[in-house]
Amino acid sequence: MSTPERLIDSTRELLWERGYVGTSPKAILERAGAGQGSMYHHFKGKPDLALAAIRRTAEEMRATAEAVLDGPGTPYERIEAYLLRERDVLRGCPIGRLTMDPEVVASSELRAPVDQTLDWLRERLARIVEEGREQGQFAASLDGEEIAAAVLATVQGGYVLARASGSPAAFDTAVRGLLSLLAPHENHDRPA
Amino acid sequence: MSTPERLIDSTRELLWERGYVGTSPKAILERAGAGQGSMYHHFKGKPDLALAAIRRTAEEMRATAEAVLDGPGTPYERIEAYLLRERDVLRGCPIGRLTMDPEVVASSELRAPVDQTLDWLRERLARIVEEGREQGQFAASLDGEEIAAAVLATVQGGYVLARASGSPAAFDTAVRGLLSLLAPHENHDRPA
DNA sequence: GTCTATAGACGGATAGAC
DNA sequence: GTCTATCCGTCTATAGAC
Repeated sequence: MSTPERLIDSTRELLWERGYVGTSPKAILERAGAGQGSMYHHFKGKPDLALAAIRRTAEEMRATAEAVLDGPGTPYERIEAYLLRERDVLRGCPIGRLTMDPEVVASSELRAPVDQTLDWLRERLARIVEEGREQGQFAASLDGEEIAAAVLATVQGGYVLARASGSPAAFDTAVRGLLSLLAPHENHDRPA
Repeated sequence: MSTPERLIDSTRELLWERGYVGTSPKAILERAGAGQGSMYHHFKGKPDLALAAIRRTAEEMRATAEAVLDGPGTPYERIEAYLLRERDVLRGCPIGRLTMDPEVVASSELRAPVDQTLDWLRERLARIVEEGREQGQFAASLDGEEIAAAVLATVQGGYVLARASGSPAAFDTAVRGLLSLLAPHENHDRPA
């Protein structure tokens, strides 16, 4: 792998583990096995390298999610598959965790890929919910955007609960709770 | 206010804004208007001061939540009140954000108050859900612990979505979505 | 109790040799 | 392209005067 690639990879790992403020160029270089000169030759500095790393992570996450969301099954089943897909729960979300970083949030450049990724996910989920609503799988009273946001929030918040307790169990519990609320019943379209 | 109190307050603010790794003793001292000597006289060091600050924040959050959760209303209304209570959404959760901090998670001492606070909230919410289930306000098929975790996760994840987009709207959307799923219908106890 | 002085390591970046 | 040397400021903590 080329040196710039190794630098981006090391940065991605460290951003995931320690966030932007917690990651130093020195740590990146050590992990990548490169010297200072290499980094400043290929990148303008820490923010520039972080931007490349965040964009890469965002692309990858989007591709992973797309594979599940475009998969087979009813709308409910696809949302279920998204929620139950294997995750390294205790590591948290490599994109979501960046929203807790003051310097990422303060920089519109660094925040943009984070925002776009979560926004894309929300729209994608919202369309699936609408689809399920048209098919009568979900209650007509539900709103696609709202359910999509709740699904995404449950995932992001599930990571918080899991990391607080030091166990992935809390994530799974929250997801099961949401799924039990979302589960299709026989007569959603019954008149109130 | 005494010097130790001012130090704790400054630390609480900075932990909320920048997290543990992003907060330096120097910044704390500047905000508190104190010198190095004061801080190391009253506290053993940065971890010790942070622990005092986190404990204080945890206590306060618990008291705030308790006021809403022990308030009047049906179980659904109390959960609704908790979800809709006024929040400084873009600042995030002063307790939840600490779970994204590598040094907080790595220290069982610093993590303990975070874990305990979220755990307490979950149990408190779970009991309210169970209560609503017994009263027939919630479907018998729902699990108190699971719904409680989903409620908490929606809040924590709502902060993530809001901070990503730079607007509190996403938080509100997620909360509305969850409430629409949780809203009492007329016939939950109807046989499937 | 609070202050200043000092310490050694690290943060982020530049310069210039090879 | 990559390396080492160097820079100035900050990080966390200790020492010791007042």
